[in-house]
Amino acid sequence: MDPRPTTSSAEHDIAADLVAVLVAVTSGDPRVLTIQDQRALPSGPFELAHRSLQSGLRAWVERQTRLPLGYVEQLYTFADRDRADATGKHVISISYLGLTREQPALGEHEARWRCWYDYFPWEDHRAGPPPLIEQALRPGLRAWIAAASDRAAQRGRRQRAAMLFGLEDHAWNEELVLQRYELLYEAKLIPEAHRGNSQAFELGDTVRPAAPGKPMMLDHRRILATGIARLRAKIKYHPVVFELMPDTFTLLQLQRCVEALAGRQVHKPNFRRLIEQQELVEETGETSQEAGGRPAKLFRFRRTVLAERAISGTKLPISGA
Amino acid sequence: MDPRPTTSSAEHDIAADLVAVLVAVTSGDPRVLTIQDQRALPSGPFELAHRSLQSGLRAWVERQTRLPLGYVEQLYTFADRDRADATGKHVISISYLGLTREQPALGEHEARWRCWYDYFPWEDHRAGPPPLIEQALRPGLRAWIAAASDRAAQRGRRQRAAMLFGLEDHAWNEELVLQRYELLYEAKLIPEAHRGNSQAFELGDTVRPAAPGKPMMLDHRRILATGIARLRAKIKYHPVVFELMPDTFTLLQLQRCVEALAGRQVHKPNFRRLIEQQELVEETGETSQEAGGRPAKLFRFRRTVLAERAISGTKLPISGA
DNA sequence: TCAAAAGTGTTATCCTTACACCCATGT
DNA sequence: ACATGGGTGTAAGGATAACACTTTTGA
Repeated sequence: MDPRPTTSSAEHDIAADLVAVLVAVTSGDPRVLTIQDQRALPSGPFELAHRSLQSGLRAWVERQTRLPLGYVEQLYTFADRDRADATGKHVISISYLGLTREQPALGEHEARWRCWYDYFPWEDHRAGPPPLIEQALRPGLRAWIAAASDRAAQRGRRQRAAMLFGLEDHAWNEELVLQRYELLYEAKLIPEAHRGNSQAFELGDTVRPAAPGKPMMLDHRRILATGIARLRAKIKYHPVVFELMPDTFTLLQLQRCVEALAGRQVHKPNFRRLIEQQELVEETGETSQEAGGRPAKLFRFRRTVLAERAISGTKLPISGA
Repeated sequence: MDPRPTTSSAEHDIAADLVAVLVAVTSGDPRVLTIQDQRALPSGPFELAHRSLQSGLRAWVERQTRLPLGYVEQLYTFADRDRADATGKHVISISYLGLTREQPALGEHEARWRCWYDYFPWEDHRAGPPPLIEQALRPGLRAWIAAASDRAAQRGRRQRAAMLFGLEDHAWNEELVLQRYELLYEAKLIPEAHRGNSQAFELGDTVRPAAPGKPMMLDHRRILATGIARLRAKIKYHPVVFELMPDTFTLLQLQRCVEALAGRQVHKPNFRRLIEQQELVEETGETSQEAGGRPAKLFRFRRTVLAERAISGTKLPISGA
């Protein structure tokens, strides 16, 4: 180990960029802010003026987009060799997840909100498993499985694909967004896998038909997958959904928002009980008549729960008293 | 937003360091590898030769320490202004958590394993809440609460302290390691909070008696807190404990390892059922006689579960079929 | 009247937690 | 005998998932 932990020791020039996964849910669709013909996530330089990475990102996004950023969380830091730019400088990308409510005009550059299932069509199971898994993904997966070196490796690949994509009696697990993307990448079913100085490609690996879904620049689709996965996991034990909701909302609107993020249908009666039982919301006294049908009570998020409780998942048989 | 996401855009020199939280559990104590008179975590420069950050860290640790690194996970990236070094260069620290089995000689530099509760004595609740919380922490917390500007702020501080430290009928939550450290830091009960160009200190904020626990250089104690928190959360839904165990072990040894990490006692009969029911282990057929008492069956981790299942926490009322 | 959405009641099942108890070995 | 650790049985309580049903509005 290097015994001088305080010394700055990089011999080469390094640049740091911030990359943002900005999420909103509008009319039942999960959306992400994109630039560059919707092929890139917004990013910017890390500036020394900022007190910290997080506050830097927050200030920068709020200045550029006028979006009130309710919640910000660091996702992951990437520094793969491919990211070296033309000048040979090494680029480190520090990615963040940010939640916001709806999209005002913004209009800067060519920023656009886009449904995230345009990039990951296999992730939307709100109306059951999408047929494109069977039709468009499965043949490519089969080819990848068959291309393994021996029987044992083939079994491993088949099992992994089945577990991740909910095949052969495996239940669908919506949290495994990143693992699914990485499998498709590894199987060369993602156009991004053929770019750059990919060794496997140079060695003459088979080119299989691309999976559906819009590609993005560099590894931005991987970063987006990381953000979706993090958010899908987080909504289960932390009340972050409310950062995406207007001040008042009906329980069905809340449910639709959760469904948009999770990519799955939720059981209405049980969802309502779960929310009310946890005392996450309080009635405003008003009702809404927006959808056809009986008027729905409007609710408001009880912000105090953030102070009252630290929600976390117990799973160990802790010895009481 | 900057519309040029690929451009390297940092105007100033930036250096990147890797910082490692290397954990082992030996004879019932959770240990972390330290250097510099046990006041720093091992760290090293990020080198361009490495294919990725993760593989770079793995190679570097395995070369330097000869430790087999079973599991590696990125923790967090820090870039606070205080981290600028003497030359004005900005340092970004990318921290990693690594799990290993026991400590061979190693002997490089002055690396030493040290129990992590030496740095966070208030985190060890294996024998119930440690008295030092009442004796050493509570007075300082009270002073911090009283120093708030108004009644409402005082109530907020009291509630936060009570929730985090398990006071006033709040149950202890072992996962909130980082939040507790940050509260103590904010309350200036941590020596590290008085170093560097701390504005609050320069403005003449009250200096309160330091909390017990060995300090570390820079923000290494915060990084360690991040690692402990991540590990305590992770053992509940992912079988990472086994990375810290020898090849064969008794269920009590496994339990002691979990208790060391979680800092809490675990209920023995239920723990055994939990482990066996999840089919995480299989009998070797051998028994162990190490502890006094009836010989215990030896078990081995079933590595195949990693492929079979993706363990994750469901908490949404998902609509079936 | 029907469709659409808002809600309520109830039950079967599983998981968590706790308590009580017996087993096998060394001193 | 007894201390120490290994190991089993079982029951209460709560959370989850599923099913069936009533209510209130607009078209």
